[in-house]
Amino acid sequence: MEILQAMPKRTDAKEHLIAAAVRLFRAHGYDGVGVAQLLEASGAPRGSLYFHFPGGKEEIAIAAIRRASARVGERLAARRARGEAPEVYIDGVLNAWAEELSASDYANGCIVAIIALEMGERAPALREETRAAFMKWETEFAAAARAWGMRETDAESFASAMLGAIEGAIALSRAKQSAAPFAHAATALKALARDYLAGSGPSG
Amino acid sequence: MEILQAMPKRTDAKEHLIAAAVRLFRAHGYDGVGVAQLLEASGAPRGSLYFHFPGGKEEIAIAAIRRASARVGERLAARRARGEAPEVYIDGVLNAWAEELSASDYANGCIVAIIALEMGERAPALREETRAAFMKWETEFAAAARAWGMRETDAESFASAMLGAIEGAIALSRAKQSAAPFAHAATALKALARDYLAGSGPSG
DNA sequence: TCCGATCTATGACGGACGGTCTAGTTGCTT
DNA sequence: AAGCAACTAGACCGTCCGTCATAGATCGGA
Repeated sequence: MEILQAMPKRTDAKEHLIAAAVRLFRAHGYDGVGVAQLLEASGAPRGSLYFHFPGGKEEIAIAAIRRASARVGERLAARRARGEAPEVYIDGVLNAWAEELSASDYANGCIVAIIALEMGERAPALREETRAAFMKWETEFAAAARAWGMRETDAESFASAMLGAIEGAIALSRAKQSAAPFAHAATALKALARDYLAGSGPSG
Repeated sequence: MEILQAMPKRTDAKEHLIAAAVRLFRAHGYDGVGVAQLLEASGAPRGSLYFHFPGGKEEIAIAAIRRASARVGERLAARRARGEAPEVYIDGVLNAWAEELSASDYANGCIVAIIALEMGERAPALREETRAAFMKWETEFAAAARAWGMRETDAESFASAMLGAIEGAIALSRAKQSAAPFAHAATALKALARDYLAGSGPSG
């Protein structure tokens, strides 16, 4: 029997900390956010950080990536369950991101992408986490593509292109303070899906 | 008469500083690189930084973005002058980036994208610089597309999709330590170009 | 040829903040 | 009421970026 999970939880500081980390990291990047900001934003006391996350800032970032990965993954799974046509699905996913960006005045980016770009060999654990998050989302896209009747290898290629187009559109959108890049990305992805589904694939 | 430009240049510290800034920022981001690292990498003394760049770190970052923007822009212009077919051009550009990433063990990213993602309202001057750099490259892509016979609006949409696909592929490539995302992005872009050039456009 | 004047270059310094840790307090359980 | 897990406060030292007084280099004028 697991009695550990019955341990009384006296505060929800850990939850608040993760939520603040997701929010701040995806707006300013890993190095752009100090633990002091994390603590202030979450309302958690200073000492709690290393109790809940003995690994310090890096462990918080890992938790934040996992949280974001799971949440976005759930939304994608829910959308896929609707069985939408390619055009509807692609527009839906891209529009959701466009809305996310414009609603936050182009402050909210993707925590996975920015940490992937910041972290080279500096923090292998973080990079591994970004890899896992990207793969999770790609798996979702590939599953949607297979449901449309796309061949396995084509579906994987499409999934990579779709994820890349989204992440790139986020970067462009932030720089230009405009949601237009998402529309252009959607157009490209719909053309790719049409090509792959037309028959022999885009190169034939 | 401009006599200022005739002032003797006793050291090339400024050049070294910009070169080091481009190299380090694109690997670790703006906040991931300290002034001390810039100085050590360039061999310049501390005081020289604030002589050449009174605006400090932010001004160096602006200079670094401009440098990168110009260098990449020149390469793109040179490639465009070759008058390559869409497939060749797209593969060429994407392969160049793939090579850049893999040759550096996936350390070298795009200084424009990472700074665009890191900087929200924190540094408007930097964000404006990223916007300008992205627009310059988009203009290049659009010019190439027009040369293939693409209509004006289609060319602009294609250019945005191409830049976004590249920047996204860089993020994925770093996370996965693989150049595969560039190949998938290239496939998508070739499909888009084919669609746009086929006649009435991808939505007709 | 010498001499200020002006431009260029430098590294030691400081206030602030970075992430981390240890020593201590709280409150549940028995 | 004792023991232990859950939690917290404050201070730690290193690094952060930017400033400063001063040293070196170059030039125009006498």
